[in-house]
Amino acid sequence: MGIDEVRRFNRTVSQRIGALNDAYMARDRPLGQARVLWEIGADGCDVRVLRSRLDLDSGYLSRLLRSLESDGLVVVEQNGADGRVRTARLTRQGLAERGVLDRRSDELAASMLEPLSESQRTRLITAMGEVERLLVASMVEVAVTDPRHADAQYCLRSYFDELGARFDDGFEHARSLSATSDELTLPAGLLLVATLHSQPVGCGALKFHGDEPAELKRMWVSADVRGLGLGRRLLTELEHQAAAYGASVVRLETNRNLTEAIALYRSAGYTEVPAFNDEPYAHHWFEKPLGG
Amino acid sequence: MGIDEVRRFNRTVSQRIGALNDAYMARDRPLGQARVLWEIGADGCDVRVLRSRLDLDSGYLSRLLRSLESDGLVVVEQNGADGRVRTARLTRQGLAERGVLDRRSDELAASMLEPLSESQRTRLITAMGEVERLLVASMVEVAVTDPRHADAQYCLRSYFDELGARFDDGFEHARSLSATSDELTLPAGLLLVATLHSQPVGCGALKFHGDEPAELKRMWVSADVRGLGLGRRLLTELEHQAAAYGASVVRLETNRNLTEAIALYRSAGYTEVPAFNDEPYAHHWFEKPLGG
DNA sequence: CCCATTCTCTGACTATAGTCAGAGAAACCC
DNA sequence: GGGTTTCTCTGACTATAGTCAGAGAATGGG
Repeated sequence: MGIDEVRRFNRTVSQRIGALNDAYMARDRPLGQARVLWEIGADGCDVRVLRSRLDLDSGYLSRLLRSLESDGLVVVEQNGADGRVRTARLTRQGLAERGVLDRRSDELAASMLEPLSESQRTRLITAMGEVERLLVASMVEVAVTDPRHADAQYCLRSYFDELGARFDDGFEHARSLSATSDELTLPAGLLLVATLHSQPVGCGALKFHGDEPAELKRMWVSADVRGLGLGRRLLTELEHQAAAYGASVVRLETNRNLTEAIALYRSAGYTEVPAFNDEPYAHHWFEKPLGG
Repeated sequence: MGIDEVRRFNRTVSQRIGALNDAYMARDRPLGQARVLWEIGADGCDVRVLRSRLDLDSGYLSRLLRSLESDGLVVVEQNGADGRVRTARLTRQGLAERGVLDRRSDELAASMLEPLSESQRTRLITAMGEVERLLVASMVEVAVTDPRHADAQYCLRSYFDELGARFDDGFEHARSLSATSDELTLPAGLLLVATLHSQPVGCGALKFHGDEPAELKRMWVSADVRGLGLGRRLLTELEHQAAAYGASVVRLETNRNLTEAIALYRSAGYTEVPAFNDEPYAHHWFEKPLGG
């Protein structure tokens, strides 16, 4: 269902965008160098970040930087905080050449719109926006993650920060019911973390209680990826995990201010039930049976 | 208007499709070889066609074929008709390896759909279809072409064939009003030919009469590119050309069976007028003033 | 039938991309 | 404060991509 259409799209798009884009980049400098020049950006960039973003061998990247340096486009200087890390920065000449690449990108985009009528342009841009958002959504990876992992910690911190900002009287960790790292580690429970380009962008957790309902906790989605359906995806995945670990019901509590979460739960088939715990910050309690 | 959105799209798509696609292709053979293997296809392919489709140097392509041949994936044999042309054909082993590439393309497509919900998939496929069609439309090139050129001849032949098939009593060239090659060559007139991937896919012509209305003739769009707005694009371009060569009115005659053409003329602002010539195959005469 | 053209191939290169091992300096972690 | 890890760099390679000139066979066009 849809594979052929996707492949047609992939073909057309590689031809019309992939190939031309590379050709434009490589016009007056090897593609590898041009990519590095572009990626450094106007504000400079740590070499280690370049390496991971472009997925280059450290020796190879070093050599690319050396050649850009000898052409006077880049300087690589000590980073203040950490003596091992070095930061690449564009010289005035480097900025100028990056500007040329920028203009070429504009030209490519313009050449795609130019032959089309006004109404076709509007349709193209709308459809591109839709494809782009959905492709980004499909690049998000969701994986069971140790709550002590840096990505997990970031998500949990962001989650608590958001609660503090949105609850009527703020949020104080100590007053709330617990969900320690141990409680969110198998076999007691688990934590899912969603990442986009290796950056954490969302999470959700489960606490298991044997045959008793599993508790859903710590649902958080970064504002950067709102609208990509990540909340629903995390929820679905958590339900699958709960079922796989033997729960036949999932339940959760939530605060009245988290309206989009409440809407999500309702639309995913959760029904409101009487309070099943004494979480002081909760106003609503939901549960859902995990049918076969 | 829209440049930034297009650039965002280009970036996301190069990352998610361009890069991965190449990586998949290159997994067990250099990218160059893999591309040739793919392009030869199940039915074989003339070497000259490979060269133009992949835009490769003839020496380089020859070497790539040699290495595929020595791996037992390809045979290059004499083409029957022309002793200079050689045809590459996949061996059984070559077909098998191409099958692997085919499966990888499927996997890539599937991996794009897999993380999405059912409704997101439907939206993605719809939007991809729209983008793909409009990108193809934007790849069509329209240029003033000598009517004696092979592409022009192909279009005119196709045009007459179509008239023969669609008119109530067929179409006989000799009975119709003329528009010879000379009449469709500047300064007497001109012919626009539309090409997609260097293949002719449509045409349209003008005959100039000084200050008098220019005559629009020979509008044809290949069935392969229907729905891409090419008819309207040719019409618009012809009107610009007519204006540029001093005409203030364009007029044309057409047959009642060419309903989509008639609809196009009406929607582009043409109004029906009394017969201004005695073209035996015409039922409707239209004209349009070229306002500044 | 001869001359120009087309098509493919080989030889002889250069340029780009990428890999791997190892070294030296700085920072981190008990 | 000593061992481990992180970060960057150099040296020494290999592999891939691509270019250019020219040769030889086949064809096409006067």
